[in-house]
Amino acid sequence: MSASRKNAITPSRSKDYAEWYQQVIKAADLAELSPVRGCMVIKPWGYALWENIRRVLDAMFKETGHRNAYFPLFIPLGFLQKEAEHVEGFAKECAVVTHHRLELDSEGRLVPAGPLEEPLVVRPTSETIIGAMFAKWIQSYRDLPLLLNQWANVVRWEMRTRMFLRTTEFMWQEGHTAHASAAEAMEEARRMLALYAGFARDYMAMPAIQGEKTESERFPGAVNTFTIEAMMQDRKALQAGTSHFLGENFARASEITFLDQEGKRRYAWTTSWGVSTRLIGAMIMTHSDDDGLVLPPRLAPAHVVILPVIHKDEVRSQVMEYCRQLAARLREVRFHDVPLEVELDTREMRGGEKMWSWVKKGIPLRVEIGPRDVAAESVFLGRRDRPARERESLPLAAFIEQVGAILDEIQKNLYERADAFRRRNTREIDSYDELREFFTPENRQKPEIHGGFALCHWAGGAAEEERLKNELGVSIRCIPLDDEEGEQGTCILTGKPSPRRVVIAKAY
RNA sequence: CGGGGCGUAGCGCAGCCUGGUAGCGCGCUUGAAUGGGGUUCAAGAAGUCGUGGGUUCAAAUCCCACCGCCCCGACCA
Repeated sequence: MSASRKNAITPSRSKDYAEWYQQVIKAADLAELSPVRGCMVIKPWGYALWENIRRVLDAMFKETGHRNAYFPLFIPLGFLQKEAEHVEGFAKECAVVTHHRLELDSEGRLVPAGPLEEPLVVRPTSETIIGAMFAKWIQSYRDLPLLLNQWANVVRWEMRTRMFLRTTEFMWQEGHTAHASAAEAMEEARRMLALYAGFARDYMAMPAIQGEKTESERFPGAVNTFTIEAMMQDRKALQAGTSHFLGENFARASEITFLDQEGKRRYAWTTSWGVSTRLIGAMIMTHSDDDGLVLPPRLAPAHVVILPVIHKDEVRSQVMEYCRQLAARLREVRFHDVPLEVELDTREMRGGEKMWSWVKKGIPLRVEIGPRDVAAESVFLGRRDRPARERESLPLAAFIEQVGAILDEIQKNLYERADAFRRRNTREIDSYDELREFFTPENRQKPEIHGGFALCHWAGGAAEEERLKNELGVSIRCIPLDDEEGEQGTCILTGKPSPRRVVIAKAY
């Protein structure tokens, strides 16, 4: 194989997708596994992504009337018990604090001491503790709606973890709201779902289907669970965000009541909704290629890297000065109201290695500056949405003028590429045989990338869903919201009439 | 929690079966060549061989116990 055809990431996506994913994270220096089981360390390049996600979403939440607050990490064990389904859903994955002190034993080892009267659970989610506070704060219909959000870390003791997609501890935001009517709460749940879908589309350049979960996939304790489902490049579905209409369930559990205009005591209607650091995993698996991470410009920690090309000491100061000026001028450019983030990479290392390190980090634009560019007042530009070796010379002034437009074009290209991929791998399927064929790899020992989203008529229940899972390893990802009118059809499993199609896929 | 595997330099591994001076690749440090690309050469630093016990003149190697991690199943943002 010639050097010019070498890719930066081994193995390739098609060779071993799961391993490719790990290698992309490593090569981009986003995160690494920590000494703590199932927990990762998010490194600066990865954390900056989260900070950008957070900055944008936080502004969107505030625009829709929400305020931030912070609730405790610890939840009294008894709180979790208040909502029956909630307990059942989370009990198996709770980290429990049972002691509040360490002592040295006779052999000099630290051992827990000072048992707690009531153990504390490290929050897997905060409905119960927030509900307890809502109960105090809400007395009158005038206190409603109460629209809060919390940025926090939570812990779920999962069996198997994967960086960003499922870690024992993860960061997220959880919105919690209380309303005077069911309709208003439902509207809130749907509004926040749409907000997530818009964020995925406009910032992550990731198409996502808005839909509702079936009963068996519902959040424990919710009346309705809504989801945005995105297709990864291995054609599996990833739940990228959720929004729940909780009905009166948590209000009853936590005694969140208010007096309405007629002076009648009523339970509040609550919602909760969240996205997590999983979004970073979603972004990686939506856009990255066999040369590593590809970042959508609107969330990239840096937009442009300037790579000085210096191979003679005589040109050093001249090239560096040109680079510094270029950096300064670029930093004055605003990209969607945010100043351009510009890196000037002055590390003493070989140019090729340096360039590839930025390709692997997914930075949208690379600008190489050598004596030739200085002389010609130009820049040598590489874009991450094009092959790494494909670069073009551009007059300096034109580049500065167009840089925002170029970034927008990259953003658009990434979205369109992802959307085309999703369409290409989405199929309407009307027989169980075809569904089986769709989800059966040719090589059973080492399955190749196959399947995708199957749109099928469905009128089954939990038992039929169980059958799908057992026989084909797939599940109903959601009942899409966007084609409410739908077309009448026949359920693929039961043969019963069905008012609309559902999305069936393998899932993370 | 059931089944399998692995712990040896920062990372990835060989050595163990058949006990006898601690090895390789990458990375790191230094020097040189190269210079619009992931390069090459040379020199160097770095290891209580997971922990504890046993067998032995001698243990990374054989035996026992423990600890940790990874993979495969049931659970999940």
